[in-house]
Amino acid sequence: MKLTPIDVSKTASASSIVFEALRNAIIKGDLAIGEALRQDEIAKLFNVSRIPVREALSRLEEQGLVRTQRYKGAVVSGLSAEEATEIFDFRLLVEPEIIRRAVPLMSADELREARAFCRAFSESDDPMSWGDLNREFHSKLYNASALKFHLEIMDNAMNRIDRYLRAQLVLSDGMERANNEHFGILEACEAGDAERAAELTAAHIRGVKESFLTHLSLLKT
Amino acid sequence: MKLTPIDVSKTASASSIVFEALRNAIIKGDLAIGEALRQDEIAKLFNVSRIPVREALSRLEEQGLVRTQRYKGAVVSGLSAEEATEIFDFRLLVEPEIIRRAVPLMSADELREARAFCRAFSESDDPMSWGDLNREFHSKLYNASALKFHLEIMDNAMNRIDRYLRAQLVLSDGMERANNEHFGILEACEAGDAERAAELTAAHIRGVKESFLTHLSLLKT
DNA sequence: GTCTCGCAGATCGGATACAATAAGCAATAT
DNA sequence: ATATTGCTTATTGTATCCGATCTGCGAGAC
Repeated sequence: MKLTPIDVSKTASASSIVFEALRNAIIKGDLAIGEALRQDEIAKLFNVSRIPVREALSRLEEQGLVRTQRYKGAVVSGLSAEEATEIFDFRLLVEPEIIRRAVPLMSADELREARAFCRAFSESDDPMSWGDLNREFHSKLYNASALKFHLEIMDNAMNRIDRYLRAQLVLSDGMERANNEHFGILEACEAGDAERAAELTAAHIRGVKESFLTHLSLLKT
Repeated sequence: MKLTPIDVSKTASASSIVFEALRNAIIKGDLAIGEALRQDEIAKLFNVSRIPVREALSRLEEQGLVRTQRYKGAVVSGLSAEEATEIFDFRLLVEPEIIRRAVPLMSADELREARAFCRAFSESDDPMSWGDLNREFHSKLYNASALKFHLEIMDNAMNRIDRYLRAQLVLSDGMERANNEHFGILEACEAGDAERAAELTAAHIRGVKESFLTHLSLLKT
């Protein structure tokens, strides 16, 4: 038999589709913070009933991306300066450790792909894609760690600050700095120097955090 | 007017009630790993329709406490040895930092309450309550850090291994060891020695992790 | 005997329908 | 004019219902 099988059980349900669409829209900032998410409206947009919409919203709430009040509905939840700072501190704690454990496990292929993302990031002049490329680069390196739990947690954490990171890349000289730092981290990984990679990652995050804090007033989205 | 007001908007919806009941049952191990969660059955138990049950299940899935397969339903999700180990590593990374930052912020009241939990834990001879007291003691100390995000993440992580911790406390000499270590941590906190508290916490978690790994074969629940 | 197919019951995902609550507005009283 | 009350509408929470999918079993083909 010559058929490329597709695991139908993994095809998306209506609620997953709505969930992912909403999540992306929130992460990318297409939906403003505080914006109300009307069940009816979303249901009509996706041609579904409100049931899958509700499931999507409750999942989003579990991830901290929306806040729900009974009988009042859901709004896109933003972060206070303190909360955002805390997330940066969390990254500072976890990401260096992830990369420390990832470096010894990186294959030549993975390094090549990471370099590709790094280069794409440095060469891209489309601010819309900077955020994605940035994240894909880091993910590529972290994935080698095979620390599923850590990665999942970090992904959620990143989702919450993603929109700020995008803004920050555009607003400041962040793009250039990020670039240099990325290449530094990548080289440390290629050299197999886990400790240096971890330190550079920490420095990188510290830099982003500071930049975020100084531009905070401008990011009032 | 002399009425003690109750914020009705904070009263639980049906789906929250189901969610919390299921979560507790899963955490405590009342529901065995792999056990199927039939929507109909749960709905009848709680005298609600399947809709709030489904919302509860999707939230539980978001937290990693159940796994759902389309058209097949949800089952209580357990952890492989690797996954559990990873969570212990995660604790090892995060909890020492939390307590390090909590120590300088601990009030006399909080310390007193923590000591009360610690004592209650040491004096309790009801194995059912050990898990709760253990967790409340640690929470009490961590809460002083006021690191909302970290605490939420840790709570989720703890939920996933809670049942194993309970079993581990009962099976091994874990109870006695935990006790000594708890008092050590508490004293370091009372002395305001954040670094020592962090180190002792790390040692504590390392001990629990080892004990968990050695008893792994016995914990096949 | 074994394998395949098709049917029946169980279970799920989703749509529609209805009840509960919130929020804005008009009418009335003071 | 202002405050309070009752109504109207918008929106959410839940129940009921229907079609889709899975699972197990039995009948028939080989």
